[in-house]
Amino acid sequence: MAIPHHLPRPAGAPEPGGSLSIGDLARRTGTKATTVRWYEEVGMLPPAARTAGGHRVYGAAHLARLDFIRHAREFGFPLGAVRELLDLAARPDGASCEAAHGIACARLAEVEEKLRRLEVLRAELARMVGNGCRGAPADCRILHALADHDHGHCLDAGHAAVLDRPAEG
Amino acid sequence: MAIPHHLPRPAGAPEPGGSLSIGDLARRTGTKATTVRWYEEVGMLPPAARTAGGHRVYGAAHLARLDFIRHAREFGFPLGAVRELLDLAARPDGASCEAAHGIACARLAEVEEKLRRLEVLRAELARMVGNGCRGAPADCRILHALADHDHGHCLDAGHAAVLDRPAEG
DNA sequence: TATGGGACTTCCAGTCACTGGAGGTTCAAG
DNA sequence: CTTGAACCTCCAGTGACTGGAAGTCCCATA
Repeated sequence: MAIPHHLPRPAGAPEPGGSLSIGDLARRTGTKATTVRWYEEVGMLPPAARTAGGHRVYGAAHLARLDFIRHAREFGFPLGAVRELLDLAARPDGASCEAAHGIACARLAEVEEKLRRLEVLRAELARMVGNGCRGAPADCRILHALADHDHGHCLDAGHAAVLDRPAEG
Repeated sequence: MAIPHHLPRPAGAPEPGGSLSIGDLARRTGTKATTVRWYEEVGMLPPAARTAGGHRVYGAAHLARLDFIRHAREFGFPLGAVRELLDLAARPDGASCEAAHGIACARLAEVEEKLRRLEVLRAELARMVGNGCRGAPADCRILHALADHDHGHCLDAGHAAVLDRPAEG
């Protein structure tokens, strides 16, 4: 499969492979039209050609590029990394492959770290929830666990780090 | 341990348990001063008393409340849930305990779901990274895997859902 | 008492990756 | 020609902060 480059066709030139409205493109890629417009605004997608009335028109190149973007996003790559990967895909030299490998490895390491933290967190939450409580909140183990960090309620202080990277996939 | 309530003391009244500057409070709770101010702004913390010069002054009640907030955040409860938990902790009736249990259970379910998704994602990323590639990007397996969703590169389409809840702990 | 510098103040903008609404225009089917 | 769905732009909001600018205050030392 041809990996899409990011150069826009001259506005108005017909796209090989049929023309799509923004809604068509959105449907085919599992994206919302608003998101497609936003991708154009921030330069992830080249500006679309327009109809006489101003509606955006897309072709096969946009479709492929947007597929790539969405797929990379599903893997949790941030948009900056997706941009890099797209640039690498567009360059015909061999070094790009190693760079892509590095980006993917970094992502894998992140995911593994996240998994480790979430597992600790799950254990603590399960313990908290498992300890049934009854009566007034003064005796509630859940509320106590949240109020006291230092009284033996926590298995591990490591859960603290779970919020390190708030935007996570 | 007394669970903190959210009513501010009258401005200027001395706090039992010593007075803290915003920096002291931040240091003791592992928060940034900017975050403490922001918590006040959005109503998570009652307004602090002030010195004649306008500096914020905190006491034991603020410290306990902020500890509770930070601890709950470490568990990944969103601020809305933290607010609910604080309200529950402040109410002396027994029903609040069940409500707290419900909130914690919901969080546990989220974490477990997230773990499931991340495990699928890890497997796919590992496969992608493990398949070494050499030469031009046209042959790079990583870039191919991202470009082609439908050509057998994916173990599971489920990784798509990993981005469902972007703010995650 | 003066002074220096670190801690504090407010206000505002930015982060990330979108999402949603208002208010108006265009397109395609009937 | 009419209808109504889809499209357009612009702007604001999300969550949970973070950072900078420009100015003020506090306190320990000299």
